[in-house]
Amino acid sequence: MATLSEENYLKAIFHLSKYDKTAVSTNAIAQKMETKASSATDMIKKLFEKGLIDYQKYKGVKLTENGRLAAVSVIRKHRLWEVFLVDKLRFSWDEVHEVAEQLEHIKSKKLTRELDAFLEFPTEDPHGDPIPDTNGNMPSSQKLLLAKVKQLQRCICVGVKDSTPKFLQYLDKHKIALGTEITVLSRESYDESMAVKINNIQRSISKEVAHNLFVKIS
Amino acid sequence: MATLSEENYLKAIFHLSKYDKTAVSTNAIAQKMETKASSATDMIKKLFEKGLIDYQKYKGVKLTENGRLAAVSVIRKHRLWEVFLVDKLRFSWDEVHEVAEQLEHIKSKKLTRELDAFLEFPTEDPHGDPIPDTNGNMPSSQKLLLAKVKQLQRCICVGVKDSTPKFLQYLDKHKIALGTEITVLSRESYDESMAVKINNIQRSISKEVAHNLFVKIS
DNA sequence: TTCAATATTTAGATAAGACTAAAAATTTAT
DNA sequence: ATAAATTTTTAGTCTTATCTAAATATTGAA
Repeated sequence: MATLSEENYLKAIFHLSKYDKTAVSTNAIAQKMETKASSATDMIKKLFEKGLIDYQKYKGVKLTENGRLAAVSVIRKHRLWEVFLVDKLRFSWDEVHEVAEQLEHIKSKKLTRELDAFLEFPTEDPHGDPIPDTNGNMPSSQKLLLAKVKQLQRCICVGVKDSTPKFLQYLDKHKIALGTEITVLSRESYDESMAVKINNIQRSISKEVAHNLFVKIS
Repeated sequence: MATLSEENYLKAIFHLSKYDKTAVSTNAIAQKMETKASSATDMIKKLFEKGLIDYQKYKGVKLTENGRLAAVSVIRKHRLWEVFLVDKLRFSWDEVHEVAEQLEHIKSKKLTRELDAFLEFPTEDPHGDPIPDTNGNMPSSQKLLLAKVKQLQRCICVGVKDSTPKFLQYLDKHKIALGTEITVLSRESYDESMAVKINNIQRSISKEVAHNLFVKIS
């Protein structure tokens, strides 16, 4: 059974290797964990001893199947709790992360199972991120970044890439939520901004925003 | 802000001094925490430094007002989570303790507040123990042990003193739950057992059971 | 009251997880 | 290809919470 700190490292390694199947560097882990490289090395040795990662000195690390399962189990709990906080306890989507960071470490198979049932088996958290199932499989989705959407296409907001409170509050302020329909009117090549229609109102969306919003073509 | 271990010691001291306003001994704390007296002494020093307990070497400890508030805040969370597990997640009353021991340490004012509201401000946990309010006050109750009830009196089961799974499962097996009406028919002085009527069936209740069941005269 | 039994504290050690500083390996740039 | 820069690891220290063993204080019984 992994300690709290081990679980956080596994999660960090999982997230770092997500879009990129190559090994994760010690420095990248240290940065993500907001700690020093030497501390990361210490933990890497421990996770290796426990068979949760593959590791060769100076060559970076990769999760083993057991390590991946452990990481995904924590992520599953994190996202289920986020749904609980938003759907049942009147939290807004920019407030849930910190609390879910604590709740994700509660150890009880039954609790996770029953929470999942109580929430009616959600497949996405409040930011549109997929909730892994009991076997550690992510529900697949055909989401793409708004920045990739072609002119005159209609799409629906299904998630965020950046889930910091700052970005989430920006979206709230501009009445963009999961499910909001967006029509891309035109793209400005100069600054990569786009003209869009949201809630029947025409606005401009900056490159920064378009690169952090996931949508599904509708 | 108290660490997880500090919170557990404060809770132990609170429970030990509950019925008994005298100072709590180092050994009693060590026993409750399932640790050694020397470890308890170490923690006692730390809690004293933080102003959470009054302490004089060899004289035992007492919670300060701040210590009491910290302890009661943890107990409040523990009992709210127990209600959540039983009322919302299909846990039985003998399964909740272990999980609540973990959940009680989650730090978020908003979480506790919203959970309380979601549960509609319960005043007792599934074992009939009172849930302290936001200010640390316990709702008072006039409960007494079944063992103290006079012959031919009717009473209602409102709580348990022993909340171990073993006892709770015994009660389930014999169809005794919170709210169950019990009529004391006679008392046997030889073994301190009592003849009672429960659900219209006459049975005998042992001294052990009568001393661990709280009732309210109805 | 005085000494034995018990309770408590102190001293020193250990493990987990973090740190700093220095050493070693790898990568990059000339 | 070799030196410089960067990355990673090692060695040694710190803190928290625990332990054992020994020392000290308190209690209680003869």
